[in-house]
Amino acid sequence: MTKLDAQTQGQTVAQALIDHWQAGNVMAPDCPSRPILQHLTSRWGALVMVALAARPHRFSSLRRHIRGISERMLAQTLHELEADGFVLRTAHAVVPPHVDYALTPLGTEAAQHVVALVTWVEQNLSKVVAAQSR
Amino acid sequence: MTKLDAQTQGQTVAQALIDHWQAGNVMAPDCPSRPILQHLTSRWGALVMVALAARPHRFSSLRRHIRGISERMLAQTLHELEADGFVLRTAHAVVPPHVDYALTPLGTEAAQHVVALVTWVEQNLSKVVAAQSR
DNA sequence: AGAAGTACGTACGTTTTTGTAAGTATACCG
DNA sequence: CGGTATACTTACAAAAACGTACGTACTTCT
Repeated sequence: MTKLDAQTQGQTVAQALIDHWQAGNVMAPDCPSRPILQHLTSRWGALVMVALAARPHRFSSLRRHIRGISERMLAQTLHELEADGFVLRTAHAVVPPHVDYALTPLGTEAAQHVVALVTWVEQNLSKVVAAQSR
Repeated sequence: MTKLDAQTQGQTVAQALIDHWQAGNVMAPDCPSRPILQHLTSRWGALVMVALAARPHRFSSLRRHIRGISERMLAQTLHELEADGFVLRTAHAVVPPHVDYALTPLGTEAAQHVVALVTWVEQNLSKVVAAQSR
């Protein structure tokens, strides 16, 4: 079944690709695992996952925690992670606004691996810097 | 000690920051762990680490394996990972050229976490796609 | 009354990333 | 002798990512 066939039949391209491969294969150029991996490992995406792995946060709390991120990038990153089902957004209808962000069960699983990688880098930073040329 | 002080004294900024923090802290905007993490998690960096975690490769072998990567990006990614001490480049002085790329012990450690994350995404792809909104 | 905090969306321009195409030197294959 | 393979590098242009600034609607703090 081609991509076009899938779309014609109202199935998403992503689902058609999964049907074809059974599981993801990041080495394949069109595999839907690639964009998902990028959301998880992007400059800000990884840091948001790490922050939320520690505990739920409000928008402004995340912004203060992840130093250097702009409001625009935080909002965009949160949207992507929410769209992938990693982050749950809970808005309380009050004024001033109050919104909580937390990891979903799926996000918690993914975050464990992100945290492991980030922690490794932090703890082995001196080794890496020592190994760096120049 | 400020950054300027460090440079004046012939010490790298990175080293000064490490001295200051003892270990890395990705949440800090100027922490040298941030660029290193980015090299490991960039669009192509992660895939190169995964490919090399399986076995050493030649340049063209990597290029065929990591489908969709351009020569330019592969070369650049390999340079970054080599500069960080994750990848070892071995050139044989023959013509046509023959160059082997392999992970260093440091790179092998880092790669384990990258592989774990990538594998999780591949294996849970259907769950994520199912959770995705639209 | 004026300032600050809350959670964003949007417009704009800049910076960074990425791809494409071409070039290099040589050897092997048909 | 022409095509293919090897491992790159460089110039150029297109695309994507990113930051800054501003606006919103209302409340609490000063």
